[in-house]
Amino acid sequence: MEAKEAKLEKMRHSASHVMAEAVQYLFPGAKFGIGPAIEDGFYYDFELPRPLVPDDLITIESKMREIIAADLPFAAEEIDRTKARKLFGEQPYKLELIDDLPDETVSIYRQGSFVDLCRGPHVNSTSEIKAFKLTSIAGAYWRGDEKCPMLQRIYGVAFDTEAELEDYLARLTEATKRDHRKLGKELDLFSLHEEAGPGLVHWHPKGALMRQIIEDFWRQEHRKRGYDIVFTPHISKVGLWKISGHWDFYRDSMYSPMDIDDVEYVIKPMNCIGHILMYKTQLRSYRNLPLRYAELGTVYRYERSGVLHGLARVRGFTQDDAHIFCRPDQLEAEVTEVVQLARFMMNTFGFSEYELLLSTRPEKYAGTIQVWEDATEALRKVLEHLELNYEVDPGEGVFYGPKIDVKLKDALGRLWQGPTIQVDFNLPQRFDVNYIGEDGLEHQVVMVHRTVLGSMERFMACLIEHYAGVFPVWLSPIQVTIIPIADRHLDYANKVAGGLRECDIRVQVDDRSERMNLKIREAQLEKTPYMLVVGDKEMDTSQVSLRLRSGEDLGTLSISQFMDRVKPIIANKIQDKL
RNA sequence: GCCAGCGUAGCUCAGUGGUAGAGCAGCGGUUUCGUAAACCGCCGGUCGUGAGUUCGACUCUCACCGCUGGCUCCA
Repeated sequence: MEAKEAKLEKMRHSASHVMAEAVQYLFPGAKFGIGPAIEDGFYYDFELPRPLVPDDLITIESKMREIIAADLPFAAEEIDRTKARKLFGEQPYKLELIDDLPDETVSIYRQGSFVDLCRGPHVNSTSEIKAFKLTSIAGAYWRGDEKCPMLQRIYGVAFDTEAELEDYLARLTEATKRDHRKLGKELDLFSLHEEAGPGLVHWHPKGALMRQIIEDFWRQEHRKRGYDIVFTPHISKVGLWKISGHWDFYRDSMYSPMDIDDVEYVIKPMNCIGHILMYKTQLRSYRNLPLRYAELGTVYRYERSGVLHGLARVRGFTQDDAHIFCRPDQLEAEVTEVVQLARFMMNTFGFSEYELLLSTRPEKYAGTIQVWEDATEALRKVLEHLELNYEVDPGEGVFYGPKIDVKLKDALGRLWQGPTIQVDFNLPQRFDVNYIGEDGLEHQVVMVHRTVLGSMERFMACLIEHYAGVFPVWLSPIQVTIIPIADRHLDYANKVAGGLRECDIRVQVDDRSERMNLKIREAQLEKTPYMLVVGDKEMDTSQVSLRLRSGEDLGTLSISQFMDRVKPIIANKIQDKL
């Protein structure tokens, strides 16, 4: 398996060189950046005399096919730096790379008319590059640095066989179909408005209903686990954010203050401050800890225009936030509980696979190295005791403490930012958040910020794409649509609906004077789990005819039979389609 | 924010330097029907916004707004 991956990577990397050769041929004077293999394919960055247009991809691709057909060998060579500097004299980016290399000699690879500074390895010959396709053009900063010039990047994908390439392209098509922006419109779940401002979500009745179902479930599970659910204001005086350090560290992401009675107020970008103020309304004993304040708190953050994306990246969103105030000796147990809760939530929502990341101390940090190490160790212990696989993400912690991030894997294997658990040493110190210990002295609490869904908006996006809009019954905004065949069946349909409503089943009657076929089609497009067709036959026998959104026609059954079937599916939050 | 592309009716999309078209949706009728679209008619757009070029701009130019794909960012 690993050997196969290594071979693929070699081939993809070689494909990027072939692409560079094609570009060199088609755009004399092109300057070359870097061209690595990436997941599924490769890219190469160029500085070109003119901007690329989509049609260029076709031209470049056919030139690449020529190079591949020519069966050109890849040849490695070691040369000394001086020689290399001369060889790449016209290539400023390559010169920069050479200057950064530590050794006296550098390796280069040649194929055909193209030579590149490259560590390798490569395939033996261009003919070993199999199924590939150029996919897109993008701008990319040299060295990934905003201050550096922007180069033009061409992305491609490459696989061993045409079948695998087809498969990949089919996955892309499937992803397009599941796009939450498209489904959100089709299923009438939410909208965004240019007039209202970008990144500001309007939840339509059905989307709002789903959100309420999720939130109700969330509240219930949090109460069970000893969380206190609270509310805090959306605005507060800017002074608090100066104390917290956000005004210095985080100001770029906060909206400008507004003036109220000559005092500056800001919209909250986080919920923690309010929770701290509440904590501090009393003198806390070590016996009272841990204290867990949870809030579905709506926050507003400035996100740069280019990063906004449907519900997944917005400017106003509701975090399923909580702050745990505990003693240092409780940290491990608390984090364990949070990880368990997160796993329970993820499983309930049908995510069985996830990746865990432990992020450690970044360059800019608050607190001492000692507390960082203790807390990082506590997080590590939690993951190890729970026997979870995780990776360390060095230096990726937040300035105020280390964190555990959970990335959810959706039905297409794509990763989504899910739960996050962050230890905080900064705020307890800045706000003097203390408790009285057994020794009668004041001690600083340890604070844990955590979300288990992330934000309602992003989680909704994730759910939509994971389920492709075919939500499990317990989450479906409409669970049952009753379809009277003719108008004379309306009364009976309403009666059936009434019975189901009594049992808290979300039901609608399609009472339009339309044909049954149309009603079925529309219920189908809405992905309603159950369609109950009622006509003369059903009315006479007090039955319903059940059709599933899978298209399956289960024939007639009594209403109680239907209830017996549906109730446990809802109550147990069954994942299966039906 | 940066690079590139895009913006035509509620939605999906066609169109061209000579003042806009389809399907669906909506509305009005007719139809009362057995498991994914009945039929007829009507309504609907200052072609994202603003400026410029032109006898004339939806079409060309520029600016702005928004969206899409990337890059950077995501405490």
